Amino acid sequence: MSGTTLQIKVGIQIQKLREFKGLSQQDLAAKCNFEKSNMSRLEAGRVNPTLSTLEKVANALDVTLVELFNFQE
Amino acid sequence: MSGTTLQIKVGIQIQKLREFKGLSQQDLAAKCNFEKSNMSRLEAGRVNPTLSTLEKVANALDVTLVELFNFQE
DNA sequence: CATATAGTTATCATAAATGATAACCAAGTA
DNA sequence: TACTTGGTTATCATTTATGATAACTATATG
Repeated sequence: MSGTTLQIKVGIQIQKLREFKGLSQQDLAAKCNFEKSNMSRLEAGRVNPTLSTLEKVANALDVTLVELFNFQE
Repeated sequence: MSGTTLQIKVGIQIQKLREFKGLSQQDLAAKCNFEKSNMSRLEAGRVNPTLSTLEKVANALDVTLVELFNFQE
């Protein structure tokens, strides 16, 4: 994937929530049971994530799925 | 994919919104530019949809992405 | 200096979504 | 009866996400 607008927005939102919680990509990735490189890819909006990936991240961040989409239009 | 709880909930939510708009699976699939068989698969929760698929469906239903997740917990 | 931490990027194998086609079932209808 | 509409299921090829590893940059810190 080349990085659509939505992917990038969601990635930035994940990054914001992660930093707000004081977590490193490494920390968050570990909570999701995947590697930090994949978290970097996700936050950069370089992939088109599946529902299950978004769910894992929301759970790890202790937020609802919907909060991953609460960005300014 | 075997059909997780979340996938199934999202599928049911899509079905509800679709029926509320008076559309057939065929109609909605056409608006998304894919086949009715794939819409059936999606509504049944038999796949783990990507963000872009969810975005296409939300656009076709004329709702926000968030509304696809507004189901009862 | 060396070392550790945080993040990025490239690459790969494997699993799975997507997109499409066709066959099928049920219910309605002429 | 035949025909249409709405939906399901199986199957396939192709694309891509996922999961992992390694190399790399930059910053901080002993």
